[in-house]
Amino acid sequence: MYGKGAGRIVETEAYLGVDDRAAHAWRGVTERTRVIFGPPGHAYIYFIYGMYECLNFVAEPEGQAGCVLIRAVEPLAGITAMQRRRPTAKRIEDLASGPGKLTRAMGISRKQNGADLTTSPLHVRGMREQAAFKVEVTSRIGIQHCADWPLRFLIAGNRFVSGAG
DNA sequence: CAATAGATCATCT
DNA sequence: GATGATCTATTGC
Repeated sequence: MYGKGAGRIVETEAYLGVDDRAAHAWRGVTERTRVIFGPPGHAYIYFIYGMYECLNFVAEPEGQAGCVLIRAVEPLAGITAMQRRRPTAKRIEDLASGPGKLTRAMGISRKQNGADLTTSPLHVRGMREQAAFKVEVTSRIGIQHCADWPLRFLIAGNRFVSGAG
């Protein structure tokens, strides 16, 4: 525990339900995908490649599958804590500019799987000020199926998105 | 610079 | 037993 951290979400990807072969929920309810089919506003956190964890927000009503993968965060507070959790990141831009990076930087793990994002220490908040930015849409990254579906959303020109810099 | 290999294990077949 | 919603270090131009 190195302390709290906060940031602005600058890159996401949508994963649908049974029609989306790239989505974990594609095969239906299993022990792992249970929370994706649960109520919205909760965290779905899974372990991948034996090493990394990725954070999703459940986005569909209970009984339906659908979630949003958080792919990159622009660090805003607790930056020294994030740097202690990610000593390999040489630049601020490398701290949380990827799905596996941001969970490490923020200290997020499977222990928070299923957490209520409105009440738990892991929570989301709306923007207080309306910033001027454009949302860019591209195909998703790092998947084999439905790879050309335009479901990746990022803040155009932001240098904290994955693959920038 | 770009390309690639290695790390490492929960989940599903 | 194979695979994967990844990251990093290393190799090769």
